[in-house]
Amino acid sequence: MNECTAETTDNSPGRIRQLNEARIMQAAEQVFADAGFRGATTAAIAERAGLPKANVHYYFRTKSELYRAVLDNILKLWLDALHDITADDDPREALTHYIEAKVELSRSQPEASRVFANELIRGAPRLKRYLSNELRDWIDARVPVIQAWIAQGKIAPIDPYFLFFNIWAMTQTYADFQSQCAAVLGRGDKLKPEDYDRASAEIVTTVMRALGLETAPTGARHGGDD
Amino acid sequence: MNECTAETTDNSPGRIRQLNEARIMQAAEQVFADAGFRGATTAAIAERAGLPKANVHYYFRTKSELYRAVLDNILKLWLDALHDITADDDPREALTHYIEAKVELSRSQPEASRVFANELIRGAPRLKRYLSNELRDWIDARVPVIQAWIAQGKIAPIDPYFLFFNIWAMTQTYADFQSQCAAVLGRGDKLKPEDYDRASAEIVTTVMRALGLETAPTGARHGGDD
DNA sequence: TGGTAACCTGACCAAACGGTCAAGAAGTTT
DNA sequence: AAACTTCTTGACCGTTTGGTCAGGTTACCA
Repeated sequence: MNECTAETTDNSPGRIRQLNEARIMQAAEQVFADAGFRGATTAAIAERAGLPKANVHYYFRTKSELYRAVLDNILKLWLDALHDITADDDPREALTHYIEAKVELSRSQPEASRVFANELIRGAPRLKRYLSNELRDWIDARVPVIQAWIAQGKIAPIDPYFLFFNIWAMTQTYADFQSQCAAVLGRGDKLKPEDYDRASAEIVTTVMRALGLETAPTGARHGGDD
Repeated sequence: MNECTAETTDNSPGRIRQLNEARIMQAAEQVFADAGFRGATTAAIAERAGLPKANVHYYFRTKSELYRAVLDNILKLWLDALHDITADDDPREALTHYIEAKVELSRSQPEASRVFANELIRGAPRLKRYLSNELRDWIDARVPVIQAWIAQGKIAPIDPYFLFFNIWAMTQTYADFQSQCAAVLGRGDKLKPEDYDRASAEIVTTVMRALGLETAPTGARHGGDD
């Protein structure tokens, strides 16, 4: 398939290592998502990667080390995928963009989101530092942007922290709790790609209205066909 | 402390059983919340309950059986705590009440929420039936209520299913991902009781605005004190 | 007061766990 | 093709796991 992402695809010294580490981490991500850290077994990860267990331990000495690598990979992935939000941006455009990108991550990388969710549920023992430093810095830098928008009358007054909490909650629920949404919608196990489009649109509408940026959705204001 | 909840507190035949089962289930809820099903150990549950491991197995033959009991208890708790939503209700009142009750559950029973979240993340292997039957029936009965409100022009048009998904997401994030919110707000490990009040108010505002039921929060419409 | 049912628990077990290791296979460099 | 590094893996080890059980203690009822 598309094994060739970039940089040093063919030979080169660390070729085999690079390939196998990626294979193991991909398998580990799925197993950690399904079972959590303590519930995941190295044997299950090895089997999913199609390798003997001892080989997994050759590349990652301990389960903790592998888990850390998976977590770091997820944080890197998210950082790369999400554009920033600055005071110069148009609120409607910037937040719509942000929400759509987050839902797209829920669709394309649900396992990553579930590993992260698993960690948060347990009190984030291995992410405390990240949450209290990088993430907090990120949001502390974004809060003045929201406040500036409010002061300029561009959006309705709202608590910036809770705005982000709620956006995160809504965008990630379709990855973390996919099973619940799918069951209620009668989809079976997984949501359809279209469901994510609908989720994205509904979250954008909800947030835009909450900020007083009504988009006048389908024409008529209230009431519709029954 | 307040061990005496109700019904048959003093003697009666199944007195000891009732007491110990409750004690074990309470301990189990915490351990399952912290570690997930596979990660939780019967030894840890026993220790938390202050009983020998063998005693736990006297009341609950297997870990699965205990887990099921905890899950059933949670569903019962939620059913009891949440009032219904009917077409006769005023949308603003009914949904405000619903949101506030859900956030109150996140504050008072965070472990229950986290056990449930853990189960959903793993694909809900033991809750599929509940999700596809009871929960789906509940929401399928509520969707016409929302649609009626829309048709009557009482609220702005919105997808009823995704409205509930988003409300669930926002109200539960403060229990399930408490560690994230607390870290970002600089609260340490846990949110303060006031944080939940704020969360509740912000979610209500967000949903009300999304439904065109602006509550005119603090007086001024836009812009505020700098 | 005696009998019966419910409750308690230390000691134990097979299976599964994370992790190690030595010995060999494959790849690379000179 | 020799010398060396990297990779591979079956077999193994100490520990932890969910669960059992026999034999005891306590509570209840006649």
